[in-house]
Amino acid sequence: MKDSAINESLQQLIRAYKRRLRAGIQDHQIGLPVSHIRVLKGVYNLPLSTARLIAQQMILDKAQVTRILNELVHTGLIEKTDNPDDRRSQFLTLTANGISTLEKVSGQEAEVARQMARNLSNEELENFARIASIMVANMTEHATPDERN
Amino acid sequence: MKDSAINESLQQLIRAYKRRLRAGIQDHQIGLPVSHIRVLKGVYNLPLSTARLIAQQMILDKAQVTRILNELVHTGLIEKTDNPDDRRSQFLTLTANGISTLEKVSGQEAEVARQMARNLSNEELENFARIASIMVANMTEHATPDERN
DNA sequence: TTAACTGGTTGACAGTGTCAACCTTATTTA
DNA sequence: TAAATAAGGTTGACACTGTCAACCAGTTAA
Repeated sequence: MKDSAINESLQQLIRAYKRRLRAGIQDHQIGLPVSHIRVLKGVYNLPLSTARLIAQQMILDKAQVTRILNELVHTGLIEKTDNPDDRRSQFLTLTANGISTLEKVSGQEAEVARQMARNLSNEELENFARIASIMVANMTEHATPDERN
Repeated sequence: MKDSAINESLQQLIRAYKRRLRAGIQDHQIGLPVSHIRVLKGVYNLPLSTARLIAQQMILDKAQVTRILNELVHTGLIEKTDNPDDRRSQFLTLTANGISTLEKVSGQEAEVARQMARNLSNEELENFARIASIMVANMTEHATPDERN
């Protein structure tokens, strides 16, 4: 397979996907940018998460995470509680509001997934996800361990 | 396959890929942002291209294309020549400099592709590209035809 | 010849990614 | 234990990307 072809496919896919995702978010009146949603999911998935864990897990810049978290607190979707073991950091938890927002988000992402999956068998989708994760691993492998996260 | 899983895979892949691409561009001293490179490729691929065609082909906002093209002209990578049939638009062509830049870019993208393709068979890569293009089609299908391009 | 349309330009703004400097608290080590 | 170092988080700054709306000049249709 020609090297450039995979780049092309991927770039097209990226653009189409991002476009679709944003449109869906708008349709569903979820008033949050994608990155905020990602962080919200991070908080949900990591029990007793701290900003550092989120940043590390999602490979996001810690500066970005700080800002997003603060906005999420401000919007009332998450809460910070003291971490007794380390006064520099705080634990993050979803508020009821945050949970219900996340439910809306899941619904919308599922829609995107369904649309994206049309004409594709389950096997193909699994294959796709598997290959994608190998690619991610390939690209992450030699990345310099990012101190900023 | 769970709907959310495909979203997750994709989002991870997107971030890893973009990261890798940018790093490569820096390593190779190609002093251009990704979008400029994409447009440069567009000019190369579309003979007698105009800004409109580029925007349409790559599904880019025409405002964005205008700006990128002007910078590329300014940097001496492309040239505009009059379109005798329509004085509003101009034909775009690569300069020698533009061509050599594009060659560097191809080299770098090929590197990314090779790294990304490690541990994957040719068949898997083709499968991936095929599935990706189906997904793109699925998502593009019902997009409102964007008048801005 | 108006009226409507089209190619391109410009201004404005939200969102994303990244770096560096910094403050405070924790940990190491001399 | 006091000083040095490291870690979690915050802030400021800036480049890049995507999108919308208003606009100008040239083209096409009524």
